[in-house]
Amino acid sequence: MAEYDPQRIESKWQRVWEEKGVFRASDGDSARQKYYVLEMLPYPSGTLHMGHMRNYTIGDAVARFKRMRGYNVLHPIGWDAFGLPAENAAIKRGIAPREWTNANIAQMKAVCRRFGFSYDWQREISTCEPDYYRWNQWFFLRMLERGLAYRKRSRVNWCPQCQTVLANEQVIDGFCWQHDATPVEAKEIEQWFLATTKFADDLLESIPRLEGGWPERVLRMQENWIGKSRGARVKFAVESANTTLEVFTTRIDTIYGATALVIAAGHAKLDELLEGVQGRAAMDAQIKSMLQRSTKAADIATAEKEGFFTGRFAVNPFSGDKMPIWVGNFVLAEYGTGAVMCVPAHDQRDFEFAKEYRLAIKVVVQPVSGERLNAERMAEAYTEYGRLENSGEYSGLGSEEAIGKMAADAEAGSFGRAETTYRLKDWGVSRQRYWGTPIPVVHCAIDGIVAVPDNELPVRLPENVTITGQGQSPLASVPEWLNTTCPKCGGPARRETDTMDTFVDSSWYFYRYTDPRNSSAPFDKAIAAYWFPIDQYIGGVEHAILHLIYSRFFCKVMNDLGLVNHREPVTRLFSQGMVLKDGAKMSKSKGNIVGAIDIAEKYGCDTGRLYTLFAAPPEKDLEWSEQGIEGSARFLNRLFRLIDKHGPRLKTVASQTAANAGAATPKEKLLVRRLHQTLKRVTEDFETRWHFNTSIALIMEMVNELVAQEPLDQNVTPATLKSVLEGLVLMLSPMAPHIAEELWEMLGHGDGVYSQKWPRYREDLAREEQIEVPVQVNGRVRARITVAAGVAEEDLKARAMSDSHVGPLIAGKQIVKVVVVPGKLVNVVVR
RNA sequence: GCGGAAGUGGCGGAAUUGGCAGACGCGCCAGCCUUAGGAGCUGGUGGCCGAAAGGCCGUAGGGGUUCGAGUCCCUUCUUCCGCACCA
Repeated sequence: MAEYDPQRIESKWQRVWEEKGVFRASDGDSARQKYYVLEMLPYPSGTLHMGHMRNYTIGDAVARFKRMRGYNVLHPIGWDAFGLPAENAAIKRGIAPREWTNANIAQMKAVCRRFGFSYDWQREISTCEPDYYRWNQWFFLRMLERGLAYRKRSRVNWCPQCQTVLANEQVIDGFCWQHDATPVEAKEIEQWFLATTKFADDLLESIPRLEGGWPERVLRMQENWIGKSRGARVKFAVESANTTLEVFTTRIDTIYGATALVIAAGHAKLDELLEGVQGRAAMDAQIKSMLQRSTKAADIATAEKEGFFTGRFAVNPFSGDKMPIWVGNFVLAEYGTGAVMCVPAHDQRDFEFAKEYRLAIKVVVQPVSGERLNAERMAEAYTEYGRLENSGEYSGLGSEEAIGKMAADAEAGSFGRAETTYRLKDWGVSRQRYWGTPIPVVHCAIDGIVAVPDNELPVRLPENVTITGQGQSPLASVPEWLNTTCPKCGGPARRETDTMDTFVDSSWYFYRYTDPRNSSAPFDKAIAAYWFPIDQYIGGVEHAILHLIYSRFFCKVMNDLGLVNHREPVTRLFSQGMVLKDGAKMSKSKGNIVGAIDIAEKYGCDTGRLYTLFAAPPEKDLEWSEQGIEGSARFLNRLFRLIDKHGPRLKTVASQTAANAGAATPKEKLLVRRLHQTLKRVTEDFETRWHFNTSIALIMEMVNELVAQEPLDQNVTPATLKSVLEGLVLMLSPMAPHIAEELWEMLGHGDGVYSQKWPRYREDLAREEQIEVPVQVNGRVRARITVAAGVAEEDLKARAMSDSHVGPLIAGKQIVKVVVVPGKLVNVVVR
């Protein structure tokens, strides 16, 4: 009698896999179909918790399943090693970012190995290594050459106390994370941008091609993020000034209802407008205060509506109305034209602004049906389309028609035109930080901004830099690094001290896995062409927008560069749910972590894997339960005991199904049928739905059935029993691979599960002979009848009507209809 | 605020195509076994009425479509996630 000892079994089989190199992918293998399955690369925060493990366990189950199905599987892992937390550690604990990061990587790698994930470790990458980030720089230079990388002024969060730029994360309720009495200000500085908006249409138009392979919700979120909106620009003349203000609107049909113009505090023409107006000083103070607030979108959107009248007026080009010009905090300088027409009756934000500042509300669109709107009685804006009124020659038109006609008339009158805008902004990649990829340009007094030549890459990050979290960018304080010569004129120059957003690293890393040690190119085109596109990408829904849009953008740029032959990197995306503890996302900062290593030590990693797959379908959030995992541990113990009990006498027997053996006993038929029914549904779950929780439930039911059929040494031949147990073990193996290997060996096999094929499902062996069919009367179940599986519709109907429970209920009633769903149900409708 | 999801027993969840609501697991209850253990085994477990047979109610709330709705439609509510410098 052996005991299930997960620690012993797990290290034993991990050693075997490692020695035999069974998880190595083979580049360009044309004999097998390739399958590239990838989990999003982790940030090495130091702790791997069960939230991470869920992600990798899903990917690993799929990778192992696909190998059993005969695919050449690429399943790599690496580290997203640059980023803010390493600098925070340096500030708080005086550890060098590289040292901290590498220590974390070593720790996390040990955990990944402890869990036995089937990674091809030979392809491991770490983005903070020069041989990786060198290619970030290379890509940046290619974009610079094509005008896709450029500089412009933009606003950042600034802590006046630290004298440094803050990340959004470091802004807490409008205050600096280090100084909770110091309000964060906004400051405008020159930064590098990548022109993602040049690909806005491309990114949007490819979305239909991702349909089916990507989660619906991710595609909808991306569409909204790109935010294409068709509308119109309209020019308003400013009264007694030789200038105009342009607004962007999607609802030009409501323009007769505009009762003000509202412009952003950061609008370029604001200075000019305020020239010589009364009370200028007070206005400047208000503008300054509006501009100084946090740059977070959510902060801006939820702020109280605030504004002031500039003292100037504009003229509505359609109605000729004179409209006050206001400055408002809800108008964004970066979106559209930085100015809006304020139509309180037909836009909710305008409505609120008008209520606050007592601006006129003028109804110009009436609902096509229902109660007429009355400006005095409105409690909220009417934003639907409708029929125009009080709109001059356009009165009576429907909104849709009016939008087309008014845009065309604006264009004819040279005071506007139809236009499409996007909500998507260019990607700001500059970071005034140390622990990131140096942007490979120099600033020369003579030649301006000059690219570092390819053959001088990588521009290495200097080591031994003191990180204080205060003052200017840390790189500016390293003179021997900062001061260099201009590649063009040879004169003195200064290096760019901004580093890149770490999203750059993660936008193309999956290509590097195909050819991770290449020192002359980011990757070999032919090898990447073999593996790409990624067949299955798996990650958290929190990456639904940024990472995945940036990755798609990079792919399109790489396609234009001729590096890849496709324009979308990922065929199928799976967004797994979060792992929650006490109702909140597991995270180090909240302190609600269930450490992966603790689980492995307490229960073994197979139990940890099984539980994360069993507790919820993978796309849903999972609430961690310490009691729940006990159930998974019990199940594996139970299975181990079952096979330990029967294994010894089956070891030397050749397996054979009952059907192949000829005369089968009812018990054999039952067991074989149960195996094939389970196999059918588990295979389907793996191929299509990925509902591992139901797969495991089915396997549990099968084990329960086997135990219920004890004694299994009676009325079952050892050959049949062995085949049933083998099927069971193979089905479980992608999810709990170590115990599966052990059980496989206990059944007498010298070769590993890792070299086995997925068992073949046979319809004829799965078929039931008898089925139970519920019979309803007026939609309520009144009886259940047992009939032969292939029973004819008429016979089923007759059996149902004559059933002893059903008969009395329908006797003497008028039978309206009888619904027969073959094999499913009978419903007798009576009156 | 904008955008995206999700609401089913005491709990995690199942019901794949509109067809038996609650599979499987946790917890709980009762019993068995025992070298007394947080082990194993057997049975029970949505609510209400009933001795039972059985009946009625029940998938966040309200309304609708249908022979039939957890599933489809309308509407209200609640919770969670993202919002561009966290990764």
